[in-house]
Amino acid sequence: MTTMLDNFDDISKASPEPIYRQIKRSIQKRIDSGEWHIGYKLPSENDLVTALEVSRMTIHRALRELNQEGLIERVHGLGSFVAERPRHASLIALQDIALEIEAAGGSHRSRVLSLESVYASPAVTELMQLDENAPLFRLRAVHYQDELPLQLESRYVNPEAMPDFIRQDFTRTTATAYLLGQFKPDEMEHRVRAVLPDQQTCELLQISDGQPCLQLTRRTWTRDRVVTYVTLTYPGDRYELSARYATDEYQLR
Amino acid sequence: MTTMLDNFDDISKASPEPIYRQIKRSIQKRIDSGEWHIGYKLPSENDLVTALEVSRMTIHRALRELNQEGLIERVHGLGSFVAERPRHASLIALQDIALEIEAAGGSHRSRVLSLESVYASPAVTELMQLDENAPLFRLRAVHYQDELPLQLESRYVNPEAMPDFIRQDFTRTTATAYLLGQFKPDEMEHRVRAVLPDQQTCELLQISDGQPCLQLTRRTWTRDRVVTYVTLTYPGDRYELSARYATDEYQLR
DNA sequence: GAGTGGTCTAGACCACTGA
DNA sequence: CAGTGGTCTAGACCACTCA
Repeated sequence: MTTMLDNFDDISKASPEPIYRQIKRSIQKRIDSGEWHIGYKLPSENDLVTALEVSRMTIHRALRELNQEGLIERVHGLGSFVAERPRHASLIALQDIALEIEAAGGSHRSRVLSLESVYASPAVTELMQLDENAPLFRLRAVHYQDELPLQLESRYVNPEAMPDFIRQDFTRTTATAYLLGQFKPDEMEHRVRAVLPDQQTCELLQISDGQPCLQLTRRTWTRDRVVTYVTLTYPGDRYELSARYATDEYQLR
Repeated sequence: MTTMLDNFDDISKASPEPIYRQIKRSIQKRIDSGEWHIGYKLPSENDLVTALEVSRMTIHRALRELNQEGLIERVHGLGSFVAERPRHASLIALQDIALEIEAAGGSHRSRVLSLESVYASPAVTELMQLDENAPLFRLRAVHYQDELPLQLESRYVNPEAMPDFIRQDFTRTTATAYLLGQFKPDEMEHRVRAVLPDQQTCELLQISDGQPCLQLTRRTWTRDRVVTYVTLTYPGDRYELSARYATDEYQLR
């Protein structure tokens, strides 16, 4: 057992990051890497108290939050276990389409339609809380799952926040992956609608006539500034959003 | 100040309900009732410690969770304040369509199309994890906002869990409101799709030809049993799901 | 019964805000 | 500066699960 526990050497009481959060990251890393597989029984709170030399309240908070986030399941009197799968799915989480497709066993490919500098239209100005005619980067791309179009991405990016965005090769990485590596979102807004695609969208997504699309628009803020505003359009018959979660984590009002 | 604080008489250390949760409910009640309006500065943690005679960790946990749930905003060094509006909107929360419409300033009316006992079809049997041909209650209703149809509700209910469901008058209350009063959901699954409505749905929702619908299906569990399975269909041009939230509450994977 | 997590206490130190 | 929330400790009691 100690072989498992004595490699918690990445936790430092001197670090400015709270201990409970370091513990969370450390455990999450083990789960993500597969070192702790699904169903694996975590060390008990008391084991961790002695191994990490922190108080039980600190351990407890880390585990409680990991439980809320769906990474582990806890059973009173039994122990804590690595959860089947994260319970918060794409309805909530910001996720990279490439990872999503690959997690489902498919292969992902991006086709970049355009990547350019533009000036904000009045509508986009309003949505991104910018000045009139502010410069913007715009990316349009189609994402394929096994060579079948799954998502049309139309993205605006604030060049003041992300000056290097326009120099990236988005056939090699996705915009989501690039942006997540560059900044930490403070706040997000999601909107989901059902729409009829225009003719160009139909062609790009290879949609048969009259089929509806699921359209997700997202605005992402960092430090009170809209960094990116993206519209993701999915063929209605090939995609759905879903989420499953324990309800005690949420208010039911 | 004490006039505000000494009416926390609904909190009992003898109750089986954890104190921090009693405190949450008590504060939430004040916010819901408007007694503590938007922007109102809550008593400080130390004030609450002396008023309620509990430890600060307990107060802190209650306030921290209310903050996570978006009911209050906390500013380090300043205090806690009633939030503008709950940050988790309908993408996550289970909410009553009647309350949703009234919150938006509209008036709500339900038209019950049918409320009957049926036997589960193979598809529903599977989704509700029941035996073949198990008896079920089925409700079909249209919900109007200001006399314009906004939602078509098609709901199955497990009669073993909710035997009185079929005797309710769903023109006076909604099924969501009734069910939430009867049980506490343990787990929920949401799926959101874009669909083309069939002809009957078009007529019921007064949708013009070819317009898509947003369709949300939800399964709700209590004690490992599916209590209700509902399909909610919205006209695509009249409804969208949205949510806005601070991202540090979520994993971004 | 031994082991587990859920809650709670009464202190403590710190970083942050505003005056 | 006094007030605030963020974190942490070292104990404690309890309810739950499984043997």
